[in-house]
Amino acid sequence: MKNAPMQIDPNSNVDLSAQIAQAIRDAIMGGELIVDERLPSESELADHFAVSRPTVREALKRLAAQSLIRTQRGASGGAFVNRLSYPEAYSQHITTATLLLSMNAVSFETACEARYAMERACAALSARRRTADHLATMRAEIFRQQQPGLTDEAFCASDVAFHRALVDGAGNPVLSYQLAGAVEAMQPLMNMITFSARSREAIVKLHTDITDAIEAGDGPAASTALTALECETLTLAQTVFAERARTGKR
Amino acid sequence: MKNAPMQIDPNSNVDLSAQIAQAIRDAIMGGELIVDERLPSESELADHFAVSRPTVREALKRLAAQSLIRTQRGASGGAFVNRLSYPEAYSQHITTATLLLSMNAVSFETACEARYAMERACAALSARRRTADHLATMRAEIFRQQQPGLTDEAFCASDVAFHRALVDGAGNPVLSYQLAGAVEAMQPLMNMITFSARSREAIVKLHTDITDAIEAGDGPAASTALTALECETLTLAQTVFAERARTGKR
DNA sequence: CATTTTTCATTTGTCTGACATTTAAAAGTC
DNA sequence: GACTTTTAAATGTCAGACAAATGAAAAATG
Repeated sequence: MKNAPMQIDPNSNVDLSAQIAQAIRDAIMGGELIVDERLPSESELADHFAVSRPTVREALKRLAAQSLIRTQRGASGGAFVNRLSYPEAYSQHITTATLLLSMNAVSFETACEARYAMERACAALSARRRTADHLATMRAEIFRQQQPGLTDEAFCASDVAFHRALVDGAGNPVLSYQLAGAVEAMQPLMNMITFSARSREAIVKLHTDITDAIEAGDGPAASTALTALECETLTLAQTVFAERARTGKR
Repeated sequence: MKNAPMQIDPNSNVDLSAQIAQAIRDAIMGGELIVDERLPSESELADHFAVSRPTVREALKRLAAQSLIRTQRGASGGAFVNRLSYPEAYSQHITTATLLLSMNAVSFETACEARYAMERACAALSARRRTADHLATMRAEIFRQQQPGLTDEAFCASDVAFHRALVDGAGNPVLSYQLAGAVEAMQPLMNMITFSARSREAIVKLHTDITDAIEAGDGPAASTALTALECETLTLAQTVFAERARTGKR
């Protein structure tokens, strides 16, 4: 906090709490405030920015919503710069990705293409690095997907678990994080799909192809199978959309 | 808002404002509140949740920080469900990605690997879809990178512009969005690198290879060149880290 | 003296009530 | 009818207060 004036402009037409939040956000991202460092108390911040405590609190809540700070009550409590954890980052990412999709700013086709493009990238790494555990999970999910009487939801959940194992096999948490957002965002739409016996068969076949390729360390083959799966997914989804369009919205 | 009770638990040890924010967030993401729909006024929300207006306001600021709502003053003003725009989503993503990197939750190597894996995925699409504009931008940036007397910062900025054109060539905004986060997050570290004449030459050579491959519609060749560029970047960055480690932190 | 209990100051969480500012619509005026 | 003024509603901001949690110092206790 030494070299951080953190000034705001009271005459701006922007909310004071937004300005204060931005000033503190800049200080955190610029390195002036380091992880676990305690911010001044709300009263002190109010004095510093020449605003009231509720205004400071609104600013702090904005930062808390972004997981930039955490607060603690009591003596020696206060607001502390938060070390962003993976679960927190996941949550943020999924919220954003889901909204981008659901608000139609992104078409299903575009999201699907992006997802499978990234998954193919993971597959190449996964073919080299996957452990026996990842392979075992993938095989187990394929087995589950073949059970007769499986509900569509359970099939879908197993599908997600399969892809998760595939992606995690790459051993890169950043890629897992990116994919988690893409997969989660598509989940509501995927859950609307009715998986016929024939389409399940096709999917299981492709999952097997992918797993075989990963096991053999053959990245290109895994990519090819993923592309086929992308086509299958897109076709199924478009059927659902057509149905929705005919029977009216929702 | 019809079928949305949106109740909270006053006896929970969680902040009331956090609970209220979550309740409204769920309503938005669950589709009970649609885009551009107006939320009840702060006073009405306060009555509904049986809390005071400042508490409601803190909740609304949390949602505003995530771009879930926007507020408008005056008569017929209020809080409205916000249609998440790309710039807003970008901003959120970049903030999260930058913090994950800067707080050392992610190593540079991991971030670099993820970035280039995704870029290779883009390259395959870009080879099929890039317009003449994208190619022209890439060539122009390569030309700029060859100018003698170019500062490291300018070289770095041109590098970013080159990669941006490459990624945008894929014509998939979701991929562009994902990559923007990865590239922006690495930017602070990239800016610390000193690009020697020899390393610039190597990079320009690889950029040319990539562009040639994209122009020829040869995705695999572009991928190969990108892998070589990844190695180059990693080597350069590691040199910087070693320097930093020897001369002490920062 | 060591240990436990109590007190106390600090800080966030919440409430009440008020006023300022912005904004669109209603009312009034020419 | 077109323009101006008024008004009501909503967010933005402030001031002060109390509640609740919490750690540390002070006091009591063995």
